[in-house]
Amino acid sequence: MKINDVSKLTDLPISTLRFYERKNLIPDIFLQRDANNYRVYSEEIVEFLEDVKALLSVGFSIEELSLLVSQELNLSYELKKQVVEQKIKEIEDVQKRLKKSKKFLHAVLEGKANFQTKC
Amino acid sequence: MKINDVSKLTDLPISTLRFYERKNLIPDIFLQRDANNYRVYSEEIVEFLEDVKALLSVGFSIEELSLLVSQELNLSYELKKQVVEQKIKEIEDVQKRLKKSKKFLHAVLEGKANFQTKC
DNA sequence: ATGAACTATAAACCTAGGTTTATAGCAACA
DNA sequence: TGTTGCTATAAACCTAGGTTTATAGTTCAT
Repeated sequence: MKINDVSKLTDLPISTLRFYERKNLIPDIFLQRDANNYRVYSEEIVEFLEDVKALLSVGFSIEELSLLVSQELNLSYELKKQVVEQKIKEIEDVQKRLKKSKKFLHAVLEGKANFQTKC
Repeated sequence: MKINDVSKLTDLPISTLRFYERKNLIPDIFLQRDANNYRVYSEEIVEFLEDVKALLSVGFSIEELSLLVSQELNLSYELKKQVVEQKIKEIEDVQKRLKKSKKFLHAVLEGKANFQTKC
């Protein structure tokens, strides 16, 4: 697949795909170059990018993620495990906060929130 | 309470509290001024700011939130309801994405993710 | 074989969300 | 009463995450 195909399948602008690559977010295994130096992506890149989008959307940074998927660094299994467990913990925290936030929003709606009493 | 107290209780830098205020994120009901023009916060600001932190941390923008809590705009109940229901839907989407993301991270850990096969 | 549509890189640009700096007015205790 | 520590504002500054622009090479349908 060429970059335009990936862009269409993932809804990510071409400029963003190139940007992520510069940030080392795209493992080499998903990405080769052809004779003209055009990017050639494997099919699996699509699912990978969907995961990346999900994680970015809930507050993870490009740097965190690129560290996690980096091959160059060749993190030991133990270190990687540590990092991933940490991430999962963070996600669980976010989920807890979201539950509270939903309550907050419902309170806003019901006019029960403190700052609403004046209205 | 003065700004330093709020800062300590919420773990938000004083500069951030002033910044949020400039962005209309702090309803007047939580915030008055004393004779010297010093900010005086009500106790409830702390819980309010915890909710704000939670929502910001999962991808909501200051502008979205300030619109939601704004008094000036005086949104009709129906409109506010619409906005809040929309937000809650977004939160539920985020929660779904998080579930998928946890699976992804576990796959990374198990070495089952595609981009790991080369290692 | 040529023009429209694709690909590439590098560098400049933009926005959101803060933080820092400069300058000045109160406070509170020794 | 001074000096240490709070408070204030305005403006400059910073970083992450992209996007746009300028310039140039490739491909494909007619």
